Amino acid sequence: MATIAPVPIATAAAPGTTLSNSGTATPSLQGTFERQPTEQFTSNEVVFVEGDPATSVFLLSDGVLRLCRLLPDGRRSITGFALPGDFVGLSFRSRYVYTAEAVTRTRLRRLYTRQLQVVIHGDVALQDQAFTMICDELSAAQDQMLLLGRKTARERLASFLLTIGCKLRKRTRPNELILPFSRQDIADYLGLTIETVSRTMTIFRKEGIIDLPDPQRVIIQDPQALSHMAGEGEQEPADPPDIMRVSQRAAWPS
Amino acid sequence: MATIAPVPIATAAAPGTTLSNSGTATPSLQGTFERQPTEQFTSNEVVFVEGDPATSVFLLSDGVLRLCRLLPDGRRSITGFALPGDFVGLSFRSRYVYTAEAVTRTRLRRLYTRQLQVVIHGDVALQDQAFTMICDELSAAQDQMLLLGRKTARERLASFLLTIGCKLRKRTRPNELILPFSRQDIADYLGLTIETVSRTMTIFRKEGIIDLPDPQRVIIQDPQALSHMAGEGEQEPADPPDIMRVSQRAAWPS
DNA sequence: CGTTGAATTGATACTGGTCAATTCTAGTGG
DNA sequence: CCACTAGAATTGACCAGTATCAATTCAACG
Repeated sequence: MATIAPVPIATAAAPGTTLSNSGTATPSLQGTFERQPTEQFTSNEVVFVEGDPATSVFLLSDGVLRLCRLLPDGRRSITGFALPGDFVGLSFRSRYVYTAEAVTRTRLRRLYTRQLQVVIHGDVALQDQAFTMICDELSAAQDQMLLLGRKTARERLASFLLTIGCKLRKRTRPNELILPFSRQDIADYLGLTIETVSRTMTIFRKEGIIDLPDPQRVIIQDPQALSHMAGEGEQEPADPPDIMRVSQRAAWPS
Repeated sequence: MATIAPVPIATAAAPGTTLSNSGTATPSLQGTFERQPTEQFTSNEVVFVEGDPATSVFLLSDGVLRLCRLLPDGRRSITGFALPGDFVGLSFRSRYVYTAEAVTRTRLRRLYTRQLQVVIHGDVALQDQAFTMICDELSAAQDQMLLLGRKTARERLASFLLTIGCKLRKRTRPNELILPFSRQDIADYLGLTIETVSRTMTIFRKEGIIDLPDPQRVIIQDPQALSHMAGEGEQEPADPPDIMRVSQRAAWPS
């Protein structure tokens, strides 16, 4: 939509964006998409590839996508997962900046960028919606940077289970999650290896923090312990943070 | 600006944004700011803190800022640096999502969010500009996630020197950079420790890739080696990437 | 000069990675 | 219905890359 009016449709670099509709309803943008036919993608099918011309934006109506970037030697980073209701591929440049692949069987509604431009142009409410969503996305990206740069494997997995738990826990029992992703997906999302993810899961199980009836099913038995481990006071911080160490680093000599 | 019209000015979570004016001129938004008086900040002074009500957006006219997030125990992640011409603190929510501190003596122009709303409202060109900038920001964030999740210390530092080199190398000789940041800043940006940053610098120096007349001054002697090490084919990829390993991971069984 | 904080360097520890073997599960076909 | 197979996940043994802790050098500044 930045692309709406006077945008260089053929510039050098190139983004692509996932927009989570965070809680509050976003009827207008979604309404626009809901007039489009749905397209099906099977597990592991590619929706678009990093570097492709960004011709379309998608609304994920069903299933899960992974959004990833690759290093030339094959190392992979998953920058995020898209869940039903999320917008994917919103690009304000000419090319997608990441690859989107179906994790599960998936249904998407496609809107060509040019159509979207027309729809959004002039509708301030839609623009606001898009702005807010991108900002949330950016905020999530910064959380992830903190996780990747400064958290241990235990902390990363704890954060992951809590965060993804919130998003995924729609139709399951309160503390049960069904992870649609493979261990490799989780590893690439958390900057770890499958072995470390697996081991850490096992440790959590042995500590009684979670139960693992099978690899895809996680039952959170001690959410307190998880959120405490995840850092960031995501829930009630049982004991106050170590003020000494905080101020030692947070309070720069002015 | 998403905040322009019907935005919940008092919601729960909260972002804040840095916008780099990527290359091409962005006269309109900047013009708006240039009517504002400049405010000075001294080295290490705090501009705003994560969680503060996001009342203002800033245009950095001189100096360097670091944008950081903290874990309750004091671990710090620098999500980005802001350079002259960058917009900082653009928030589409009610609160800033990160802390902004001056790295050097700094001059900022402040625009209150409400003013900005008025200015941007109705000006499609400005909106497009903002959209594009946020998208670039998001793209950079994803690059950083790849770096933090999947690159080695050597690769991280190589990427850093090249990236920051491009942005900083304005008025210095072609391959000389003057880093305004401390080793701690660099470490917190790259998800490393000061010691590792320091050691890796020394290694690069001993390998003849860079010269270090003094800690702040880096002379890049072998940019090829750096860009090769940084991965991502940032410059001409001397030898073609190892196709075998790429396809092994990139090509999912469909 | 002496002091102070930053950067460098060194010695050692430990987290998480690598390599490899084993288990588990879901399909598949006899 | 039951081996067989293939891919995923788990587990184990070992190793490497960084972190940690500590000492030293360096430079700016009073």
